[in-house]
Amino acid sequence: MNDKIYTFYQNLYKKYGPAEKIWPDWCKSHKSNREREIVAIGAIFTQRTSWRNADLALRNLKKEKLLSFQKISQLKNLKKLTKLIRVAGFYQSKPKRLYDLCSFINQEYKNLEKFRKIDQGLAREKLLSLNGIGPETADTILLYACDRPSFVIDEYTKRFVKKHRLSQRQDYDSLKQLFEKSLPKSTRIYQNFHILIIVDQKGKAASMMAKI
DNA sequence: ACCCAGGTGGCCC
DNA sequence: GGGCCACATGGG
Repeated sequence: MNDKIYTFYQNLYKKYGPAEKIWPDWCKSHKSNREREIVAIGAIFTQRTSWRNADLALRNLKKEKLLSFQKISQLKNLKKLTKLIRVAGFYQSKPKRLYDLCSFINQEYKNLEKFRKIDQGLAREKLLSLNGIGPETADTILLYACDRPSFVIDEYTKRFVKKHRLSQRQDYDSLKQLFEKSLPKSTRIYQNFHILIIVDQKGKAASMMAKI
């Protein structure tokens, strides 16, 4: 274990507290299948997009009773979906990404509750095989929608590593391994640390999918 | 008129 | 592996 990284974690935790207080919807330990699906959908919306706009897209889906994998996978075309989630940007790609994810889970595993129980390595491979889901989105879905211990590397994490000179290498897999071997293998700790890094840089907590 | 926001995939070397 | 670029929207 890399004591330095674990110490950073402990200090941030002392300063800001548990992530469940900061992002309750994403970090609550008891999630319904519906809540898991909302988190996964949000993970796609937030790709290169502000949380505010991603949240607006979620609300638009909710208004139309489309906030579920099953409902989305039953759509006959992407027209309505495209209109509703336009605010999340990339309107020529995100609707298809979302539809493909929902259809895949719905057909192969029925729902996220089933999918989240399969082998973690296999689950990650399956997510990565979908077009438009790269390592960060896959790990976000695993960590927050499936509550599996898969550390997320995002821009904030990379800045954190640079700032504190924690690694020579900057590629995704190296950083992911660095964090995972430096911390106890724990979903709660991975969620906490990831969010604490963000909060520490932004100076405040952004909210997402509040009251959904 | 810029610049940025939880990225991804294609292409190039 | 790393650098560059397109992709789209909305706020500051």
